[in-house]
Amino acid sequence: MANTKTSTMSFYPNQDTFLIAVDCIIFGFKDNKISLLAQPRFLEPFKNGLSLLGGFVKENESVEQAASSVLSRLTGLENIYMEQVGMYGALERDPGDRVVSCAFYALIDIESQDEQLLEEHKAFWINIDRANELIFDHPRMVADAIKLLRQKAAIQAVGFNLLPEKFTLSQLQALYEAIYYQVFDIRNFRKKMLSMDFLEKLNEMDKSGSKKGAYYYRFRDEKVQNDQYPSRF
Amino acid sequence: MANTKTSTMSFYPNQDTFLIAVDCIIFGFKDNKISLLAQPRFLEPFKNGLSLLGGFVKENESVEQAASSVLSRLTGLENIYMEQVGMYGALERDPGDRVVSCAFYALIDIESQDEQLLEEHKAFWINIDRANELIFDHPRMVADAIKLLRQKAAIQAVGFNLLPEKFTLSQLQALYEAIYYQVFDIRNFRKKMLSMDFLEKLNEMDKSGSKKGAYYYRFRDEKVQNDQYPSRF
DNA sequence: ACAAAAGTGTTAAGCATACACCCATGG
DNA sequence: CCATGGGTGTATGCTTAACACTTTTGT
Repeated sequence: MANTKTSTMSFYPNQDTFLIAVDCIIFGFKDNKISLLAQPRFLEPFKNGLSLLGGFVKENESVEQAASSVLSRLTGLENIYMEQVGMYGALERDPGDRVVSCAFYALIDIESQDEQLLEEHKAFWINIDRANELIFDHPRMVADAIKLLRQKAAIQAVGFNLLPEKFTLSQLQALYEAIYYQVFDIRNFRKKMLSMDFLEKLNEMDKSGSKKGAYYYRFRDEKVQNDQYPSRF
Repeated sequence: MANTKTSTMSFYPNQDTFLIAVDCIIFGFKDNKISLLAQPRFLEPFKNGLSLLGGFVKENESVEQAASSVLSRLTGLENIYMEQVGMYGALERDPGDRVVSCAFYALIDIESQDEQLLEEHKAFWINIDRANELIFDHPRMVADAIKLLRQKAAIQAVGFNLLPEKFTLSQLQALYEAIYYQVFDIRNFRKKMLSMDFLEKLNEMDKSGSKKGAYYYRFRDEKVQNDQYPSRF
């Protein structure tokens, strides 16, 4: 506990202070699988262990800013949808030192991100089923993030952040099947998706996936859904 | 920023450290309204302002422990259902000093709690519609907590934490109406509640609310619900 | 006898589910 | 011409939502 200091000249003297980290679960969608960015840890403890992308919060930035800057440093992307997963504050979560961490998840289009930057930071995509190889309590963070993502996807058009701007309904279905880890009936899926009016059909086809070709769709972002709860009584 | 120190002898040298607070949104149910515990703030800034119950995290406790100890110090209750609301880390959220706060909400039976202790700490119950009188970002924390509570109550038998061990269906309905801030049809409500088999009907009646008397019910705690998502396709 | 809360059932509409075949095209 | 993925409609059961009257009993 070497770096748990005590505050002095302050409104709140004689209180302990802590290192605060942010850890980012950066989801992408590739080969019909949900993946996330990981990185070999570059210092002890667990040097070279598989780690989420993170960093320490600095004095002059908010916790959210710290998370965004991790994300943009690693992917080159700005203004990405991020959501707080929660705070992880167990005593021994980091055997190196007492560190309290705040986890965020982000959804990015895997294609629009900067390969170069990833390589510079030795970061790479791993499949979510490898999340339990991560160090510290990172596996738990990922599990919590997936839970939130599923909840969110059930009521909001969240998945569009993970796809390129133009996508086919088959891609969209594959994405939802990856998120929920289950298969959906193609007719029911399309019916439901089209009945919510998120989607705009384009006059353009993707001929890469089939001979016949599939129409591209695009997300109407005017149609951002409000929060809602499942109906009850 | 007087107490933002820098770590020294550590695995993570030269990093900034922070004060970490916990703030507890302690919900109770009284007079058919959801209320929460508040307290006049006892130091500057905002001395005497209306504040959530909170405290600083200490070196030798987890963040969760810090929250539980705030709760038990103020109410005398142990082993109470608490859930993390989130971390609040904006730069200027506390004008006194840089403090990062983690909010939790708890549900307690207002009757089972220690009046004495509340008075000692000058804590008192306020109606949730007064939450916007709270200082700092506490109004936002309360709003976020209510949102979580609503989500939770839609899929889990969460409300029982707020009622005495024995309660009538009318009380239960009043509770749900307070949580969701809307009225439910009495027949539909009872039908649905009884169809989930949370409830055990007792052979005892409450004669205080009516001439006829109403049966008491009790929560079967074997029947704790698992997490689930709204159905989709 | 009446006021006040407790308790009870049915119907209609909407939503989720299950299910199978034709289409267009490149090779 | 055929293999591959794209695209479509209907019937059934379940859940929700809307709705009004009877029961009990203390005063």
